[in-house]
Amino acid sequence: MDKITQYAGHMLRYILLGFLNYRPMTGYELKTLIDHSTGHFWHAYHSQIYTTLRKLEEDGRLVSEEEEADDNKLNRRIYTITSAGQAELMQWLGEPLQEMSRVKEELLPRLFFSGLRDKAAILDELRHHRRLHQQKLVYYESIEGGELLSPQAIEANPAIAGEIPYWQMTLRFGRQYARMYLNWLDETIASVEAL
Amino acid sequence: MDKITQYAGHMLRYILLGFLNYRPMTGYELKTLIDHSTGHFWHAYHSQIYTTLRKLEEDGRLVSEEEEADDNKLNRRIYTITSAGQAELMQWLGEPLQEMSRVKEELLPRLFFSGLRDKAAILDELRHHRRLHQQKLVYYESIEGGELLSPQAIEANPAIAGEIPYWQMTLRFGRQYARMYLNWLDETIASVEAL
DNA sequence: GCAAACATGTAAGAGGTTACATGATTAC
DNA sequence: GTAATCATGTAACCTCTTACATGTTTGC
Repeated sequence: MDKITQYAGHMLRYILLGFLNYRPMTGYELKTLIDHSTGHFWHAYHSQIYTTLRKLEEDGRLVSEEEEADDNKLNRRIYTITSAGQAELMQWLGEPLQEMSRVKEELLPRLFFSGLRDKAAILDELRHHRRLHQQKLVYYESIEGGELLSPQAIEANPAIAGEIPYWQMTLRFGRQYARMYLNWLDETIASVEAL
Repeated sequence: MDKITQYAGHMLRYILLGFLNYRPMTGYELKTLIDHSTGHFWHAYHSQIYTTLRKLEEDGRLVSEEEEADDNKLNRRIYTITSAGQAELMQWLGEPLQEMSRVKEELLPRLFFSGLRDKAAILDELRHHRRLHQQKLVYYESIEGGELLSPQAIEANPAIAGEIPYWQMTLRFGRQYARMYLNWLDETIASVEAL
């Protein structure tokens, strides 16, 4: 079994393995699922997903692929995790993450160099981002965290039920991040107004 | 004047222009300054800084460079922002950022797929990250936000004094992010223990 | 003398972003 | 019919990360 190699991260590969470990899926389904879950803290484009699935298949046989050749013309490729893929996923989960991720927030370097700017323009920008984060918070508050897979899918694979609390913990991160950001924006808007 | 082109971001270019707008500096000084300020929310390697400075000089003459050829053998290159560079910086600051940045946090996809893991191992990892964020918070709380440039540098260029409140707002973001993260980790550790 | 900090680069490879490209199926 | 959604891919280009590479100056 080929190890996935040493380059830092390979996060997308493990996310794909993680979802395929729930059930076989197409790249499109994976994209949709990611967009509604892990994508909030690790985004991926469809162009990455399709190429990474091929890599998982070709260099390591961590997934297997089956073209749905029935009677239709829609060439859906259904990917299934292999036992090598499951072993790889478990190994990754077993090796603790040593370092914290770096924050990368475009608004902050802009604010950092804002001494030269028109205060009204800064405030407009901050208020615009306040609306964006408010929307995101409303979205996070509108979901419960367990609706990712259908009740049937969960019933069919009882192991998934044990995953739901962990999905909810990551959702709580999203909510708390949005609240912190809103809070910071409110304070920051007040600070700029007071300058 | 060449526009910096359309590719999303170019953040490092503007960060370099922003600092060079305070005073002329070498790449090494820029690296040190970034590491203690904007690097907390937009990191850059020295390999990027040196190559990006060259690009700023070569395709747009946004900075000018002068090799310190005095009597020493240390070839320090001192970069100075040009008026084209200042115009570019101001144009960037004038165009509001429309979209929010995406969160990218490695710990979260790991937690998301942690239903399969040993609870003790999850808790070890969470507690390790609690320590990391605690350290970061202590660091953020140990600085005031105004010590970035020397008092002489600030006195020599009074415009810089107006920047300090903005530096402090970004520092407050760092503190609030670290506090939010710690808080979330405490709740999450308790949740995992209770499962 | 030696270690830490100062100082600057190049190259290879991996990952991220945008654009181009195509076609099928479903719901209205 | 037609728009939205389903479905999959490639290419170009840019940024990020790691490793390699070299030499000077300062403080002890």
